[in-house]
Amino acid sequence: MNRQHRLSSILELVVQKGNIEVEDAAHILGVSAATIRRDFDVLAKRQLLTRTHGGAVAIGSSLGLPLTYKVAKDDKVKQRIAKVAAEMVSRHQIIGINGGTTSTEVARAIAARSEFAPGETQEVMPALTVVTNALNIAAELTVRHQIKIVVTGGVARPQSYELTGPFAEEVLKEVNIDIVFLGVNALNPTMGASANHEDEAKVNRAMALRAQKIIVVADSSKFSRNAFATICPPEDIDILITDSGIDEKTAQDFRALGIEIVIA
Amino acid sequence: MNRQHRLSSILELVVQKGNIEVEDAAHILGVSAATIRRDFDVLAKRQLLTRTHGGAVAIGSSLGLPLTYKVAKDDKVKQRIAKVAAEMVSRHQIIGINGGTTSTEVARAIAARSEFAPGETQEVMPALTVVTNALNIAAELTVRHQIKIVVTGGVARPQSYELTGPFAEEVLKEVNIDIVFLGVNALNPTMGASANHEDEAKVNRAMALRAQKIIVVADSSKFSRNAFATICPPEDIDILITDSGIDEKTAQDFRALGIEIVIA
DNA sequence: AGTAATCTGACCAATAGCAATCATTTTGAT
DNA sequence: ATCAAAATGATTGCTATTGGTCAGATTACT
Repeated sequence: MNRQHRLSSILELVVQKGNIEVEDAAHILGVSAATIRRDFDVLAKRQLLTRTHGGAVAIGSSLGLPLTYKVAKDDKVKQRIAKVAAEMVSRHQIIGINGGTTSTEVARAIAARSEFAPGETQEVMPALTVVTNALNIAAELTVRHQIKIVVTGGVARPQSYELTGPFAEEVLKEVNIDIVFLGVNALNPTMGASANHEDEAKVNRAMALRAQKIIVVADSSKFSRNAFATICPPEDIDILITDSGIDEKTAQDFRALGIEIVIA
Repeated sequence: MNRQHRLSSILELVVQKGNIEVEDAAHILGVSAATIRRDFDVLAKRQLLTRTHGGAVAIGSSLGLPLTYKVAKDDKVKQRIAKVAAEMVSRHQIIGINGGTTSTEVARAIAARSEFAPGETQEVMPALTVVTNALNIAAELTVRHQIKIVVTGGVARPQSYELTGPFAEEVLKEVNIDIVFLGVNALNPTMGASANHEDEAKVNRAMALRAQKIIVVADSSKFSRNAFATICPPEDIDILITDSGIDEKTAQDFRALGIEIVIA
């Protein structure tokens, strides 16, 4: 019984019974109360349940609400980048997010922002609109009622969970996006942003073209890579959020192209 | 037992059980834990699974819907209906599936059909094309490489995971479907098939209109219910798959409308 | 409001899992 | 048969996870 088992089991218990106490969960799962509290905190941070004194309750009262929990190893660097990205979003904006691990972290960080959490009074307008071509992001954000999720259509790619093809592009032609967060496979000052697959690159480009502002989220390993298909030239990028691993020369080159660099 | 074989075995285990621990895998496959970790890394790099601390999880379950899974899993009736539905599908057809618990079971049953499993040689054509407006179905089937998944765009509804709205309808106008499996909230001989929400009804209708053959999957509890918005009139339906709970009078009424009734 | 009981978060120690490295074995090509 | 490359298993420091404890905060009860 490892951690991801436990987290899933906790969610299952909470969904089934509506609420659960720390002691009960500890007993059922055969771990200490301290561990259960830590687990609750993790799930609460992702807004998959709500902490109470002595336990936790399911989020949203409606039963049968589908919940998802992504179990994966934490990537601190990507999470820091994602957090900074999420802070650039303000209420009522329309946000575009493409597929990929970094983008997924951005989506999560945005969902976790407390300002966007549902308040006491149910609002009529969604606090945020998210347009995405990534199935996993859509599935994960759909349970957050405060966010309106618009999914591009398209053909699903098993490797990345991205929707691609003409259907996706047609839908994207009809939306206007304030900020797009682009996760990329590679990024450098001469070639710009690129992806491993031409279909993905094409859809990502279509999304980027609809956005007022393009923010690329990329850890520094992406600068020394090369990917097959170009998403957009470097001068189209407004902001690059990365980690401190970027070397000074690369940073200078990006700045010379008018890109603002933010170190997370 | 060479490496390739081992990698496939690991994948099979992971897909089967949803997750696996390093120690267990090492024991089952008769190699050291170090080797298993290396294998996990290779598979993770290819995005065929996701690493966790102490093990690995299927990439599908990493965006996992194990909870909704369980809820529907207990429902033997729906599973029997779904199995019968899946047997009506043949190779290379284009299948439409809408959202809902019964439809989800149909999707699962189709994916489980061994004839559609990937053969020794990689085929160029997908064995099957599935068009769906349900996020959970799309996410679940995307890991099956032998099935091409086409997702309609649209706005995600948290209650049902269905995509609705004009984007969905536009995409549906451009596809041609051989068989559509419709899960419904209510069904009776006078009103036809109906859904709880008008947006869902509209998209479901759009999908049904694109199909050569309309098959409704509904357990017998649906006949005594009434739902708000009409999907399609009863005469449009070709086949109804249900359980033995249907009473003779209702069955007669459906048959009088030219609907073939299959008891699962 | 006051008090007792409980819960919490933080800290530390112990354990388990990890990446990196190296030596040995296996595989594959000439 | 010989050599090179790849795969495997073991070892080693290192990190992540877990359990226990305790002072302070929170809640329930009077």
